[in-house]
Amino acid sequence: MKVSVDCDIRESLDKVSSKMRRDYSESLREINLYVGQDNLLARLWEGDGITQMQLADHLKCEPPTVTNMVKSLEQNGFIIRKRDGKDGRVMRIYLTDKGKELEKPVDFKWKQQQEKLLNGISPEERLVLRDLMKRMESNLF
Amino acid sequence: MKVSVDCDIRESLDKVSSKMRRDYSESLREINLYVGQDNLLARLWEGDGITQMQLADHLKCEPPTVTNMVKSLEQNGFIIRKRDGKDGRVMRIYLTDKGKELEKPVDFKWKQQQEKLLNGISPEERLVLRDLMKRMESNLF
DNA sequence: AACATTTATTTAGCACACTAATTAAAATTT
DNA sequence: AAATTTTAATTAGTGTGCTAAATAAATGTT
Repeated sequence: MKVSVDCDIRESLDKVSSKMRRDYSESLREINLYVGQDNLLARLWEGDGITQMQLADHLKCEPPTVTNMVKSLEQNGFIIRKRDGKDGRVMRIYLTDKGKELEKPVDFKWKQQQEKLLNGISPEERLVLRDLMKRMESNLF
Repeated sequence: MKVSVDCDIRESLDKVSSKMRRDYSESLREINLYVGQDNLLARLWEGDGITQMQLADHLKCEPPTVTNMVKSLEQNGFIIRKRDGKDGRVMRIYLTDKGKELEKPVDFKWKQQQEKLLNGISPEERLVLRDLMKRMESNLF
């Protein structure tokens, strides 16, 4: 099969993204986190007590995904869920001390992962890349 | 949380890749294929009768993934599996007529997906992008 | 020839996302 | 006030990959 430039990019994107995800997943396992949970925690480090709907919105994922992440994080003692006093439908998510302690190690792993991915790519090139990514993103959404 | 340029790129890559995959998956469902199976078939269109190990190598995936894809493709009548006459361990994969007929529609969907992703990005920019992708790829592998 | 190792494939089970359908509470309409 | 609609969360089940362990055939060693 002839591989055009365009095709190359699509496949390359897929390959880079899935490899990155797998590497990062392995790295996060060292601190008992799964991929996706780091982003959820990052939102809580900005301020906790928000609802699952707000988390789904922020993470651009679906409610069942939040349900599962939150369940896992609670079982591991990183967060607790409390039902809202005024609205009996909503659950509010709070960090435990154990959850708060994860901020530094996650930040480190994030930076480590970024540097691995972008190694040898200059700041100017990174800007170009970010621009292209944003344009592809708007093509899809 | 402060979002650095680097972090932006990592997240954007993830987002673009997963959205692309979902869109493409939906498109492939119209011709009774799942994501990944198109690449397996593409290899067979170049020449069939190869083994599952060769497919795993080519697709850069693990043997169990090939087992599952091949099982599904066989159930849908796109391929048949035949045990090798000389080596009783290996299965050789052959296209059926139904499988051969998929080449054109898959090619069409591929091009459609590429054009959607790269819409508004000039040929020069595509070259830059491809170069950057390749460099990120070599950073990871 | 018997035993051990390697190789190809399969099975079992997990991670992480999704959609569709369900439950339960709140808000709106009549 | 009762009935309907909306909203938040959950459950059930699927897709697409993975790893670890099992099976079964071939090859290598003694």
